[in-house]
Amino acid sequence: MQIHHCEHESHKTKNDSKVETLLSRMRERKIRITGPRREIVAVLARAKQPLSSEEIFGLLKKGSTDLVTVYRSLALLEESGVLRRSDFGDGVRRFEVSASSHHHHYVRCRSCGSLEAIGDCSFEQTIARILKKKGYQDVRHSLDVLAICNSCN
Amino acid sequence: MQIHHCEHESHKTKNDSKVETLLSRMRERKIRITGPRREIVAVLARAKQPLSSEEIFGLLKKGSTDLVTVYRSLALLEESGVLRRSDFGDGVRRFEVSASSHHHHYVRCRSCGSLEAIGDCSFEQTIARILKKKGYQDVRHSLDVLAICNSCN
DNA sequence: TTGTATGCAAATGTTTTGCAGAGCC
DNA sequence: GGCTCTGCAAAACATTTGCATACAA
Repeated sequence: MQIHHCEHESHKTKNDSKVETLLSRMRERKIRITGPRREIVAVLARAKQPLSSEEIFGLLKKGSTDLVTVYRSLALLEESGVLRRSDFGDGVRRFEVSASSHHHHYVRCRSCGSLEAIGDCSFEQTIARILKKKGYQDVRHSLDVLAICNSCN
Repeated sequence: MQIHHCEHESHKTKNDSKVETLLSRMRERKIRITGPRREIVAVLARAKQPLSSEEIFGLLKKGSTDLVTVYRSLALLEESGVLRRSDFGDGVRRFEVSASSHHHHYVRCRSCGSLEAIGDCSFEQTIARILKKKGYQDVRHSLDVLAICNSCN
């Protein structure tokens, strides 16, 4: 029981510091810190996978924020590089905190929709390097994988 | 997007044979060959880059086919692997003929929307291999890159 | 205080669905 | 002939925009 409580506590702390990191990244980029934005990044800091606007909205305190504000906040945070977007071709945009050094991608099951992370991405070392040499600026990418997972097969 | 019309016989022949390949691939997969589908694959056989439903519709003979039919045909052909889909996060799905052995991806300019092909894809040799080992079936992917191109910079 | 962010309502744009008639195999 | 495909209309869906008010810096 006590251990359980401790673990819980440490997770909470870890999330708090993740949120703090995000907020200071926002300050750096001159993005105003507002109530809704604070809540949104808190939800994303806790998330284990990319979330859609609707999903994020559903995880916010009822009545605290509008769905439109979620859309606007996500767009802003993505533009400024605080978040990154995944797109699995189902017409829904999902967002996650963008890790600065490395990041991973996901396989999405076409049948049940489950997500599983794929190992680190080699994109930066390969394609992005070539494109930058060609004169492209601000190169970003999304690699999205669809398949049929073990249990749906 | 600029479309060059070429009078050379060899190009016409080349396109015709590309269409034939596509049609026989459809027959193999028991997909019925209808007027609209024939026209749609002909447009895609000629295309130099992925096209959206709307763009394909615009290239069809006026009045010959409905936009809804274009959507349905593309969905069917993508599901069966005859076409592949690109998604640049702008809310529009684009399709191109899926090459069996190798294929390439595109950089899209966030500012002017221009597309440029990236070299061959190493996905099959790397990530897909790992996923298949893990038990995933029918692994497909899309890698979409956004950047600011030389002339827009 | 000043410019930016928010909430609400309504619009937009793409893609999907229902259904009766037409067309492929 | 049977079953699928098509066209038209209308719906569904995610996302965006306009504008008056509320709020962060």
